[in-house]
Amino acid sequence: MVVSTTTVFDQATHWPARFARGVTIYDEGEPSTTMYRLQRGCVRVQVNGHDGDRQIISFLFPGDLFGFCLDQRTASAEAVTEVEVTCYSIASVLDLNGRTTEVLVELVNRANGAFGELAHHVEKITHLPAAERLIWFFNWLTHHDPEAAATGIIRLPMNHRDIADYLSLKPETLSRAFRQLETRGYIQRSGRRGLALTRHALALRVRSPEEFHALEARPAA
Amino acid sequence: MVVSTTTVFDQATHWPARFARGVTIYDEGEPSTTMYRLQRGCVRVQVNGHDGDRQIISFLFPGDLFGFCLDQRTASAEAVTEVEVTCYSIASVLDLNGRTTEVLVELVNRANGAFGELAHHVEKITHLPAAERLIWFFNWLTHHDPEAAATGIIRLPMNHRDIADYLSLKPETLSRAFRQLETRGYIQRSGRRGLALTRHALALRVRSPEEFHALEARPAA
DNA sequence: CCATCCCCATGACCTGGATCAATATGTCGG
DNA sequence: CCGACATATTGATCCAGGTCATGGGGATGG
Repeated sequence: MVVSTTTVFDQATHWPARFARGVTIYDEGEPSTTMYRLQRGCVRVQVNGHDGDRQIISFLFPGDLFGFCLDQRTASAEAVTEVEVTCYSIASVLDLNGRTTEVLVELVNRANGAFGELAHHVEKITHLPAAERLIWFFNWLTHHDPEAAATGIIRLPMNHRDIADYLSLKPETLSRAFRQLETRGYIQRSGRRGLALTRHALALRVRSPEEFHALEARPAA
Repeated sequence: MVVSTTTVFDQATHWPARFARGVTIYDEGEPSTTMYRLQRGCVRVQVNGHDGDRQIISFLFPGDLFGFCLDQRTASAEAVTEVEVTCYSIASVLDLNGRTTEVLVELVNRANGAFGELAHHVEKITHLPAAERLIWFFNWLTHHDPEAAATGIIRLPMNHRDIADYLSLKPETLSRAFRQLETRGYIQRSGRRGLALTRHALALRVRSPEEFHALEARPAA
């Protein structure tokens, strides 16, 4: 997914804001009066179960627009890192003289895009084993981070618990999946938050799971 | 979710159509030129994995609007039963003299609504055990079917394989979950497609999983 | 700069759901 | 109405991932 360069929204009333690490930006069920563009940092969108359980729906990166419900929040958003955003008044976005249609079409497309991405996310986490979910996550991350795409080096902005809740795994299982990929030579880790995809893993990107399994059968040196 | 009574769309170019059981209405990736309102029957929206795997995202019932992407299909839609729909030209929907804003706001809301519902669907299927997923499905169905809501009797339009793919279970596991709920007195079955929620199960609707587990500990007679 | 606390790693074990296999039971076309 | 095929049920066994427990290491904030 490519970072948007659209500026239509900037014709609406807008102002900057910051959120500290871990802070809730909005909660499910709240009335929706503001939408956001992420300028710096990382945000998670999530659904909280009755018990403490949490499903992370999506991570957002600089350039991403979020919170564009018109009535009521359907999920929560929290700052993964310290975050800088631009806030847009939804009321004023819906009243952009002459360009309202353009803005609304953009919102329909973004909402449908988010739906489609989530649909595929579900398909993955319900059908892939732990290690493959993780590889899929790395590839997804790479598509959102130009630097990672260029260098193959990923700096994870979130902790393992967040990744686990995104992939619907427990932290222990995630940890073992990391180790597995490292042992097999798909990734190299540096510290807790840094990793590089090896050419091995890069090759996997465009491959089918059948081929992935074949590769598993003959692990790298 | 309540059946919509909005008629704004009917001012756009529209025509009726039918699809036989099992037929694909549209496929992921296709250009999006038409949207639909379901008049009769049941439709499934799904994502197909590379291998034969399938994740059903949502079932649609009479009154539901679907296929309102503006550019490209992000998922597939198939007829679960024989189906009657009204088709609307998307181009003409986007060109309703004077009411375009109204229509677009409606589409944004529906797209966000679908996103929110899917987000909660994911949270359920990743956190609940098989039997509770099934109860949750019954309750969801009930909310979409006024007759079921009134009588507590559900006529399932889809087969077990579809339900399994919706709840992310294998048919064998689903079958055991059915049996479990029947044995415990939460449901009574009549034939393969008919079932009634007992007062036991009705009570569960508004309950927390903690209470559900407590009830499991002392099963009904 | 240091102490504390969260976060991550790893081992041992358990379990819910998947898988494999064998029947039943509907359902639909003829 | 009947035969054949698809769809459900049920049992036996397996295994990926969850759970529980413990120890080590880095980030963080005072």
